[in-house]
Amino acid sequence: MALEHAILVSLRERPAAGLDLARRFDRSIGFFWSATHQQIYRVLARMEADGWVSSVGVAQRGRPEKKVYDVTTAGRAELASWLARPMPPEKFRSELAVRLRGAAYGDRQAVLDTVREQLADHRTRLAHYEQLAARDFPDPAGLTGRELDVHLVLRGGIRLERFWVDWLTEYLQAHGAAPEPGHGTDHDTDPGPAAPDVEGPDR
Amino acid sequence: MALEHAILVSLRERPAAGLDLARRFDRSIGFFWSATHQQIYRVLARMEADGWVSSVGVAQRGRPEKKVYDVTTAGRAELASWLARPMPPEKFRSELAVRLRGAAYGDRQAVLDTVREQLADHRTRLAHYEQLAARDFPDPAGLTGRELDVHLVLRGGIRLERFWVDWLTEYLQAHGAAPEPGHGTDHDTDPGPAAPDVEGPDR
DNA sequence: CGTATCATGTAAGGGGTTACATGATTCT
DNA sequence: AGAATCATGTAACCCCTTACATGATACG
Repeated sequence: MALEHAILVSLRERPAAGLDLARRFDRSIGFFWSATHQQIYRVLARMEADGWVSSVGVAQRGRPEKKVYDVTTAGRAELASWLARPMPPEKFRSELAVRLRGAAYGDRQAVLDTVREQLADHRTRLAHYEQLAARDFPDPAGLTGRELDVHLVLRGGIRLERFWVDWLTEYLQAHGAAPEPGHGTDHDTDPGPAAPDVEGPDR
Repeated sequence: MALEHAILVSLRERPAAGLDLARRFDRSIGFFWSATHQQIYRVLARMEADGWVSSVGVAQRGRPEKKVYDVTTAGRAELASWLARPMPPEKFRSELAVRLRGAAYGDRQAVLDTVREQLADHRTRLAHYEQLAARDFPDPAGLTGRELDVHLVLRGGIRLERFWVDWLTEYLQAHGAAPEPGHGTDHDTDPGPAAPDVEGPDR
């Protein structure tokens, strides 16, 4: 139910085409929401049918034309109405937590390896987010309005990654395991998922 | 994909009928996974068809017979296999974060009210979880095996609630808003969602 | 005797993921 | 010429939520 509204927020920040939005959902907004381009196209079509957004074809040199969407008056009203609507408590789900709980019913070492992988991933993201915060918001004290909102959501991303790092570290310690993989376990150290970015151009 | 395995974990801890499982998913396991009874019944039927679980009807005095499920050998193998399978990084979603990001496009006071409500909810849960930890695990240092796993997942629940409390408190402060609702805003102070519990009987 | 609880389900619909399709342009 | 990227989409499938259905027993 919230993808439409996430798109409305993103389009109010700046009009965009479907793929632009998909890229944004791998960046700033992507801390707390994700969406693939297929899903975005479908929802965008429905939103246009409902009159929440309108599109114009924009020619590009050397690339196919793209349909740039913008929020209509009706779309703005819908967004404002949604923002004022009360919200039920959120349910969080974590497959990793289920694995931690059930580790005794399988190979515990394998579970510990998974934890180490996830921990490394969260550490990478935490470092990246903190770097972004230092770069884009060197002086957070004076922020207001939209900028303040963007910064505070980034703060949430940092806090969430810290939660993971702290918890998984505690888990490994309690089980007497090192946070780094032992000898010769040849993990391929890929750089992890595409580093999310805050703001900046769509491409 | 993980509900089946969450059920397997729960059934390995203790055999149970569909409704028993639904109650457990509002308690211990429910920190990081949730499921309604309708969903559980359907998945349970599929799992029995796949030979992962088997059921026996158990008569009860004064109540309808219930089908108690237990994990088969094939189910145990599947659970062990799943626990050893590598896991992609998890995606977290938060509708509240989208609202925070978009607050400038609606009534900011309404968004702040929503934040205060959610904050109160998370504070309640945090207090409850901490109470459970103190009651059920007064001396965590000596725990091992299954007990240790249960305690560590509870620790994760506590850490997650702390994340929310800290973040939302920071949000309100940055916007110069008090963490408690202002004068006369008559929120009905309901006790919040059914307090999750750790371990204990199914009913 | 009406209401609530226990217990098991069915049906409909929305949301999301994965795989595939298409046509054009730039890069090697 | 072949591969990669840009841009938009379709189709199938699975997961999940919400509402409804049924029959029995306990409670006031």
